[in-house]
Amino acid sequence: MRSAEVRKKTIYDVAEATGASPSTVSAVLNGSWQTRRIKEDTANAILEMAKRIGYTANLQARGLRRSRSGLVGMIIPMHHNRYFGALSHEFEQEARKRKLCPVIVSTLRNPMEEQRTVEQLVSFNVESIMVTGATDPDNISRICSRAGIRHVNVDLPGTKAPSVISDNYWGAAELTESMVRRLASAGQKKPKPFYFIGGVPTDHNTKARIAGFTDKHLEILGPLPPLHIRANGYDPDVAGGQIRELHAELGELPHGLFVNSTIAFEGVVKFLKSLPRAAFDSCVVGCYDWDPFAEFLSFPVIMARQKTELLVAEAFRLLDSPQANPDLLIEVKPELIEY
Amino acid sequence: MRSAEVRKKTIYDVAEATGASPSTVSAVLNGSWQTRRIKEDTANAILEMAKRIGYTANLQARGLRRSRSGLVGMIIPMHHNRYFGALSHEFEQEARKRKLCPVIVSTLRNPMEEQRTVEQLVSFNVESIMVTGATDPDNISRICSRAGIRHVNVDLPGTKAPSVISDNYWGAAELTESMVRRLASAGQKKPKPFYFIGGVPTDHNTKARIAGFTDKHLEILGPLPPLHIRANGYDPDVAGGQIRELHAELGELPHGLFVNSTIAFEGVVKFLKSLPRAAFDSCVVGCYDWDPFAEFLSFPVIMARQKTELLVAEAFRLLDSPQANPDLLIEVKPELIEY
DNA sequence: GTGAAAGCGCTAACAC
DNA sequence: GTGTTAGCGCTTTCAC
Repeated sequence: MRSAEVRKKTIYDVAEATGASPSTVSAVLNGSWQTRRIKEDTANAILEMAKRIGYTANLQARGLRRSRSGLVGMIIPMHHNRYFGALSHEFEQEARKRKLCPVIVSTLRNPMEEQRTVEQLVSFNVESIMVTGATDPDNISRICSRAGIRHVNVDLPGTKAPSVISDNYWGAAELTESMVRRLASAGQKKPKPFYFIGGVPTDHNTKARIAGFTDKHLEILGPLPPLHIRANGYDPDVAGGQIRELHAELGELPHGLFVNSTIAFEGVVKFLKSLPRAAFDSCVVGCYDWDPFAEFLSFPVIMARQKTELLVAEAFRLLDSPQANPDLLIEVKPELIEY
Repeated sequence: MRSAEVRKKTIYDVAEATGASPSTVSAVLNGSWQTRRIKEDTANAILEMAKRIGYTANLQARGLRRSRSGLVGMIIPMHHNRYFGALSHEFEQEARKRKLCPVIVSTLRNPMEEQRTVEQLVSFNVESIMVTGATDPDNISRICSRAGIRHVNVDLPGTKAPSVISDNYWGAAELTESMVRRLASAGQKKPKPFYFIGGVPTDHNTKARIAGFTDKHLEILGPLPPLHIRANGYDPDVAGGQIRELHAELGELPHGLFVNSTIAFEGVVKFLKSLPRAAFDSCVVGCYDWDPFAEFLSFPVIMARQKTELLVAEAFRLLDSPQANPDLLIEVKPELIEY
């Protein structure tokens, strides 16, 4: 690790070393050299010298001049989470395909941090921004719009920019249906009403999931009695307390337990894993969202996995297309994974 | 989402609008204005106007001028992994404290991608780079050094830049000891020799872990018979096959099973969870590395959790300090977590 | 086919 | 206390 005394080479260094002019060097070095019909010998000499003296482009200068940065930004709530990790991964792949450098920043669901971060990304002239799980998507849109920066919401929709989200209604209905089906194949043809745990009922996604769950339940199992929706937040401990309580109330597990989000599910699992395997003979557990740890549980679960590949692909499609309607809402169906 | 027609405001716009000069505006807007004893009125007027017309700094221009970018780079193998997610998280926190913008890029353990990415980070003039789990740390060092960019290796050491890694020897010994202790407290005072599964024996970390395991084993349980080290890679399925085989050989689980890495552990778990709880009465499982999913397993485990906070903090300390010896190797002790 | 020169938005001497 | 000016390294007309 030499200290920063080493001055980076510039096109002028290459120009001087080859005897060509800076503009020729520039043209050769950034590929824009078919337009300038440069002699192949000149080109080769420049390329070689650049390599020899260890030239690396200064992307800040290039960006300033061309007023584009080659950066593309993504805002996520946090890094240490399977779902957002998967989204980051996909984002990066798509960014790479476009020869852009991904800048993925987490804002910990902190509105101030969120705002500060967008402003920073804007200041770096990122070419576009993907906003996932923001607390205030429309505020972000406001900032981006002022700077003329294209952006999309992912996961959590906004009203001022096109959004790509999970098809929560469809997914919840599908998950519910498949829970019923599994119960039937286990011999339980006439199950008692299901329960829904986790999430906040005012939240856009939770609302849609409750609706999908409720409607499908009505359709195949009849109306849902009151108090069967217990969406009291995402906190694992709260969710854990909820299922413990429910188990005490009923003297057994319910026939169907729909858990909203893996976060809440973690709390639920802590209680469930203490139960004997037989407790699950007439209980099916479903979870909206997916985490690979489900594979290691001692009881079976059905999970709705959000297709992160598709979410991100659609989002990039919107960013690529010249005009995208702010009202546009694209819903991507999740897939069911049974363990 | 307005399209990019909106030209971003510059200090010249603010200067014109307030009647001040660009340099005054610049000084006010970047805080460097105590040195220039600017009148408070002028400053306020400028600040207000900047806000009113929606000025945002152009960090590319600033970076070019000051020849520093305000970016700090991190290279990780992948985003969708708990350990690297935790490292990213810590990295971001530390970057924020230093008012730097984190650029975290994954290279999927692909040497080409790794090289391309460092070069890109160098081109963006990042102030320093943290390299985690690189396939070829020294090649990265070479590139960074040519450009005079400070960097450290984390997790996997290199020889051309200071490194911060887990204290693998100590951690493995400690884990082994605590496995013996648990076995003792479960009534098994004279256990048969343990087994080691997972990892590649040529890999720096695996080597140190095997040494720690072997030495401690020798110390308290006597010498390790041949074939008790079965480090045949990180692949979960291979590791799963290994434990299945071992179980068949022995007719039961070994008294002690040391699994190297959560990746290999996943495969092991898939087999173990199929066993009745009683199978673990005289078997203790240890895993070097930690993943929260352990909490949800139906059998107990002891895990060695790498202290990501400390790893990253130490790494940043090295980056901050003016001269850091390339030979420096800082080892951070992991902590044991018992489930 | 190649070079000269202007300028992207900003900062930091250096004026006054 | 504030303005003028010269670049940072690059791209891109325009000239020859």
